[in-house]
Amino acid sequence: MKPSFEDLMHELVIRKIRPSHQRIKILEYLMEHPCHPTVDQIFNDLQKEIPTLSKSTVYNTLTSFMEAQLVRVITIEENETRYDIITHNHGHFKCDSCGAIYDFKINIDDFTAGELSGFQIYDKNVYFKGICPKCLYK
Amino acid sequence: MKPSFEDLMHELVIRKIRPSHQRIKILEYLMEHPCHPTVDQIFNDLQKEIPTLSKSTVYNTLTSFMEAQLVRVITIEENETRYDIITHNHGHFKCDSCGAIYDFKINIDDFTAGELSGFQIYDKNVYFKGICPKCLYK
DNA sequence: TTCAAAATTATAATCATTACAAATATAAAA
DNA sequence: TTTTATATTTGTAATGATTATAATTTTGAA
Ligand SMILES: [Mn+2]
Ligand SMILES: [Mn+2]
Ligand SMILES: [Zn+2]
Ligand SMILES: [Zn+2]
Repeated sequence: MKPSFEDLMHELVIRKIRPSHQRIKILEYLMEHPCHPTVDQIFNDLQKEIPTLSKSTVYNTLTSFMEAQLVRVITIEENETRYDIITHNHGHFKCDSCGAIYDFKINIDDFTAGELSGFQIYDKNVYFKGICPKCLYK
Repeated sequence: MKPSFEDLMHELVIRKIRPSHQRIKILEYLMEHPCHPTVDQIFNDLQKEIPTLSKSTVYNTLTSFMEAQLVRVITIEENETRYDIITHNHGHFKCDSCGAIYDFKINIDDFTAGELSGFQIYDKNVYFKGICPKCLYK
């Protein structure tokens, strides 16, 4: 469901990010589009609402959101960076045919390899590639 | 141990890749450097042996190796593509401090999420990020 | 209202990758 | 061996995503 303006404000304020108009709109966009959009998708869609929006602002905002751990970067494909508002651990499946990225639940914490006992781990990622059902049965 | 010239030739021939001088040298480099080198590392190091080598050839060769499933691409960081001659499934740990990428064993096949029952999966990737022991205790 | 700091914008710079055409090497045919 | 067609390599230009920079605008406190 659509997050309220106050929810968005609060989310930024508690992370010490000044809630400018652009930042609120970008956060709102990410929450309404948990489908892992690219910078271009965010920019093109929001430009309809904010005609003066600059792509620099989208980049700047996403960087500050990342530093505040408000979004995660997904780099499955080289030269196709995507952003995910869902920050808790989950896996991704990318369809090579339609390009869609699906979420799936996965217990990544069970995977703590013994070989990495001396390592400090603060980020775990899992992604699969293949063909999604929509593309398979079409 | 160093693969023989015949081993390298054979590896290419069985995959229907014509064993040119450059291709053999690039394959040899990948086998002797399983540390996930970048295009630049491969190019700079091999240029000492082959002064006429072109970066285009490195790109072309890596692409044909990928299509023949002789190497795997590793895209942990955006704008830092790395290549792995070890193609069987294993996990990667990238140290944010020194940049090194470590291999670790992981049973990725155990992770077949039920949500993905209708999906055709042909590639599974796991990578962690953090700080390696060398950097931690220094 | 004034003013300094922060954010946004437009533009240029950077850099990895890809595209392309010319030069070279390879291997089969004559 | 020489000829010839094809594949590969090379150098250079084009592309495209991201970053850097400086000017403009917005914000919020004094
Ligand atoms: Mn996701
Ligand atoms: Mn590896
Ligand atoms: Zn699909
Ligand atoms: Zn390290």
